[in-house]
Amino acid sequence: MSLKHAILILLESEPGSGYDLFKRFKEGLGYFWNAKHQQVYLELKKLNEAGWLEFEEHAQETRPDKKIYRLTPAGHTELLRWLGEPVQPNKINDALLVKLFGGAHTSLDNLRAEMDRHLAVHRKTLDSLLSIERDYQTLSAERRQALRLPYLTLRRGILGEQAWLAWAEEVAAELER
Amino acid sequence: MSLKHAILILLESEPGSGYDLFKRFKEGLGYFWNAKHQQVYLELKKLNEAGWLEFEEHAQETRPDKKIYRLTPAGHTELLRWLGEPVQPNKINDALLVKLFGGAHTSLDNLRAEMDRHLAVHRKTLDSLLSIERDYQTLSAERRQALRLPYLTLRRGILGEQAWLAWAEEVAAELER
DNA sequence: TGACCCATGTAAGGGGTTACATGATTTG
DNA sequence: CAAATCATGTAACCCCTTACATGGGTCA
Repeated sequence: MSLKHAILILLESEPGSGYDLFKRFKEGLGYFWNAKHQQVYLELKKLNEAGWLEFEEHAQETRPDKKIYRLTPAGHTELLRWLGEPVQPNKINDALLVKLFGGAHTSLDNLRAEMDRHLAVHRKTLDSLLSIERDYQTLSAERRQALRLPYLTLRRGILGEQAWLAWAEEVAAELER
Repeated sequence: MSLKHAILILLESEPGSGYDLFKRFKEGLGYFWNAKHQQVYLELKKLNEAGWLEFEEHAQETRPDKKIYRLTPAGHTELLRWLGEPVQPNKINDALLVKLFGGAHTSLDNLRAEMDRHLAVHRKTLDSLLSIERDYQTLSAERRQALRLPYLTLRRGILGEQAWLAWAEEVAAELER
């Protein structure tokens, strides 16, 4: 899909190592794109072989050496090409819904316990997104202007989680009946 | 993930062929689980080899022959086992958000056009979900009771799409500025 | 006449997860 | 003293997509 292009975008705004990127995925884009470190390293290797990235080795004393990756001109061209091309609407594969759909074959207690587990995760996610939003709102007008597009992706996360939680209330009410 | 178990659930409520299942995926579960016909046929083969499904060949005159699959006792046991086990919360990988996140490198017109394309898809999805909901509401009380869990998954689709559309309005407003 | 439905598959390749592998430093 | 962080990878496996392959029947 577009892990490749997510990496190009991150490195375009700031060069970094695989480990850096992995952390940025966990923090910045984590709420709409997930990546394991193994996959990040693999993609970096492939992107380098494709000529879209180059790297410099940085020796470190107390830490393992780092490779700092940055875009090549070809990488920059590729990024622009991808941005100009339509992206496929997301397909949804949600195992929780599969389970609910077939829930007649199990107990209500089991379904309630499952919902509770997911509820805890979604509440925590929403809290963390709201806290990022509060931070954003304290930034200067220029910083907010510079981050306005990433901020829209944050809003997507917030509205999405709120909708999930509203749905969970409907489910809880129905499972009580 | 759980295509396997989605198939077990569908066949548990009614035996059918690969083609039947493929259609049921497009209609019934389509808004939360997608599958291509190739993958359905492949999974059926694997589930049969694992001993969870058995099939009978039905010869047809004007149409190609069908294999009608149904659960074996081992398949039923496996389904119950899976339903009793926690499912992983969904991870989200949304290419549209990647594009928006990196949208500073492209034009506003391009972003608006992209949003419009997605808007059309989401509006159409919501319409079709709402029409399924209206059909549900005209059913008898017993039918509605029997379908109450699948109905909850439909509600998830509706609330999710409405949240998406509300977000799209925020994006449109921001891109106009 | 061309598009869509019925009906089933194989093959190649891409994308992702899990397990394995190493090893020093910092924090609680 | 244990867990987390820093730092980079390989290998096996699973899941999914795309392309290819076949061929009759129905509908506009």
